Amino acid sequence: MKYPLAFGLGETPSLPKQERSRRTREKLIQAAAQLFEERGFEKTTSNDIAAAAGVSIGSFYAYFSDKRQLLLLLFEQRLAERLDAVFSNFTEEDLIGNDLRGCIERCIHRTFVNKAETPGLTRLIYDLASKDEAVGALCRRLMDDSVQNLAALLRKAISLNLTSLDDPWVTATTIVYAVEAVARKCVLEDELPEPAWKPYILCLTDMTYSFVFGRQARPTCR
Amino acid sequence: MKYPLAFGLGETPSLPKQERSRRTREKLIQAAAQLFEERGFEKTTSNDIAAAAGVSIGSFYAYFSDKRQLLLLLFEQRLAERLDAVFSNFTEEDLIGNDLRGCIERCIHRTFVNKAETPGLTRLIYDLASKDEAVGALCRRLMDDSVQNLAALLRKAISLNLTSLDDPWVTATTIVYAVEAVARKCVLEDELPEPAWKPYILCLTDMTYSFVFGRQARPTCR
Amino acid sequence: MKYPLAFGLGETPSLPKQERSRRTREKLIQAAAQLFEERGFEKTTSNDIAAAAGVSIGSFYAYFSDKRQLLLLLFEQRLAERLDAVFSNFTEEDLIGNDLRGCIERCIHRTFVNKAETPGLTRLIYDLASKDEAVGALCRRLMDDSVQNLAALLRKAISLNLTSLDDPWVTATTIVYAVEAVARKCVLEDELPEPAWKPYILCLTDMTYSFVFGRQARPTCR
Amino acid sequence: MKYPLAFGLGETPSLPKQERSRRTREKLIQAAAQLFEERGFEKTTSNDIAAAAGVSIGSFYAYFSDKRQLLLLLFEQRLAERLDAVFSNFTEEDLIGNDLRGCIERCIHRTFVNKAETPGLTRLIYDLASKDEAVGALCRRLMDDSVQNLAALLRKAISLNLTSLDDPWVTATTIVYAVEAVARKCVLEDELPEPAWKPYILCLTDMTYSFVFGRQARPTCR
DNA sequence: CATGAATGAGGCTTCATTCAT
DNA sequence: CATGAATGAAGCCTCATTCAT
Repeated sequence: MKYPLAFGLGETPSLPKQERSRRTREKLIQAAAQLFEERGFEKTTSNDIAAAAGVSIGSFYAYFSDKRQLLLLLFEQRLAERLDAVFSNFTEEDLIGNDLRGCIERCIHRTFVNKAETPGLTRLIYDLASKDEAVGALCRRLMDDSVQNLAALLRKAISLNLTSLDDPWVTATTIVYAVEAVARKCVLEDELPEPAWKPYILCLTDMTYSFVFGRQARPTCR
Repeated sequence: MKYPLAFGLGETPSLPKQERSRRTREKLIQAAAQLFEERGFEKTTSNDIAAAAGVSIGSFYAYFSDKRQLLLLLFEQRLAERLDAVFSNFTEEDLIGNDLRGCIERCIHRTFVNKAETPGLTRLIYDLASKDEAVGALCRRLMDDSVQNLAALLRKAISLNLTSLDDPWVTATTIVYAVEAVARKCVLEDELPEPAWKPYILCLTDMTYSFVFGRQARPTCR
Repeated sequence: MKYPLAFGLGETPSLPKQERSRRTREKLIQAAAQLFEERGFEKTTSNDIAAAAGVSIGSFYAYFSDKRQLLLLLFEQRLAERLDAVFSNFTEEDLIGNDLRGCIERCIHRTFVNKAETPGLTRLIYDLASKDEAVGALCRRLMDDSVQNLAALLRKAISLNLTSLDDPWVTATTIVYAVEAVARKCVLEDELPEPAWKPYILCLTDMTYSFVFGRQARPTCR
Repeated sequence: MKYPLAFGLGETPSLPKQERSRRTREKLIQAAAQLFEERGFEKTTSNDIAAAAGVSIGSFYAYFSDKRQLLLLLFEQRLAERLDAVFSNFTEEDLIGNDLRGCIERCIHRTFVNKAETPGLTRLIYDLASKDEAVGALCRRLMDDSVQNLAALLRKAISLNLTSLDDPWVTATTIVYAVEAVARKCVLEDELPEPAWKPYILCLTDMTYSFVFGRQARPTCR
């Protein structure tokens, strides 16, 4: 890029100097993610991370102010992937569609999958939430987003006369936390394989569906 | 109190050895409980505990093999108080009584109160569950007991034809974890005062009741 | 020696437990003093001090919060010995005695001796005065005491009509700093042996004497 | 400026190599001077210097073997400016002129001004003099030059029968160190503004004048 | 020449644990 | 039993210096 004719012909459009640096940083982040997952935060030392990344401890401190900052970075990176949590891909059209129950089920299933994809890091987040204020804030934001999302849907459902809940926020909170808790237990704690999630997902789906939509739908006996 | 006749008369010449020793031990346990609650496990040093208990660090190691063992001991002590968790005081008579809903509500309320009584220690348990195998086992046992308890009740309800659940274990798990999660959020995370628990408790009660017993109420429609 | 007869009658009123501890502390202080003198502050590590004292690094931090605090302690200890600096043993009687010049000379000589007794530590103090605020304050206090002392004497001399200075404080400052500077050069910088101090001490004496008392003595033209 | 004909015409095609290099070097020296003054030697890192100079750390080591060498270089540069210290601009004509006292006063004043011009660097020199052999040597050389200078003047004064000192070297040493010490105190330590120097300068002038030339002046009783 | 990423020795400090009294 | 001084492994972090580009 700097010497397009004399040197740059062909490949390597990437920055020459910064490239090595970027890779070192990346190696550190990867190593940290793995070690944090394997051993937890406290039991991973900055020296461990540097060693696992195959770089010197000096490089570690060139890129991150300390272990905790790297951890936060990691969270922020993964946050985006997880922000579509629980009921985020549940649209208003789904509410009036004819596969409401299926939609709910898929949303719940998605929550299980989310956890299964990065089990170590997810565990880590929960562990640290109570210790580190910043991590706690991230977690709460994540959950709040989910609750807010679902509450908005419930409000819509109310206005569409699909249900007669009186407190959509409390209901949303209850559902989101229930789904989260069961997903955590199945995936992170018991480490059940995906097929074994089924009954739990169905149970949560039933409970949610009957609780939210059972009220209105039933007078006519369907 | 333990030796009312043999020792309790007079002025306890120089404190029976075993009595003094028991007290030292107790002081250490109390101090540890408080410090663990306040600062968490990792940030409490064994020297801190001894100092807070007003005894020497040497005594600490005379009574406990290490910090972790003391922690486990603490848990076991508190475990008993908490073993009546969630639905443990829900009897079979309640099932056929005419205040089923009120009984459920009281059980859920009890879970909230349980957490509010020792918030620090409860937080601690959750924090350590994923780090320390033994703590994790204790936690799981606690939850399992609750689930088992409720599952037994559900089975009973099925046999009494009060509900038509097909998987009492999964249902019990879902309910217990849902109640736990919401209680944790309200009490430990948001630190809501008791009156503010109400809507959440009602929501959980409704959800549980409608999910479990709502099926039976509808005989005429099916 | 520790338990001479039964237990404490006779000698050794000193604390038994604290004794070992006091010795460790003392060993550390001694070792630090020597190392600081030999290598200076920055080039002495806390590990060096512990090693030189023959104790573990842990003990170092049991007694001192860090290297700097130990240094300050050292200064405060030595401060007392040095507070009788420059003109402190110059009494008002000396002013009207018939060996005024001899008294001045002895005071100046004392300043040289003072520095020769703990050359390393004295050097250290000067080195650190500009780096460390607390050390600087100590140094300034030391000098100020000397100046104040001499200024008081000069004021007395004025009131006795022995001299006609108009600014005793400035004069005192000048004399004290002049004596200090020359003493420092001879003793600490050039490391002259005591006999070689003589001409410098005489020169300072002459200068001081003629400057302060030369004015009044001269009306008669000698 | 150095190659006005050979290079100065035209637009400096791409900056003559040696010129660019000279500038890089100069930037480093300037940055170092400033940082050393501000923070002291130990607290200034080589990376800080390079950063402040706006060049890479690699360049730093291309021009200087290490931090210490750069410091020495700095001293040597500033040495020249300061070599006219204390009595260097005191000529033999002044000795026989009719403003001898005024000349002395101006010389002393010059010493104060010298320090006030580069307070940070001057402090630095004193700080390092005892740590670094080379810096110490530079300092001593500086002082020796002043002493030698003054001693030569005093010898001249003796030969002109203006005074009757018996040891011009010791006298010169005493005067030079006295002036230095008071100047240091006023300017570097107390950071007095220039007007406040006056009484000290007058006191030093008086003391010097009366000590050196008071002897000769007295036959006539003034 | 300039760059700046990488290095790693070495300093600082904590704290679980031991052991002589 | 109680004491608390002593221990030292182990973590954290800095910064002078090198070297490949």
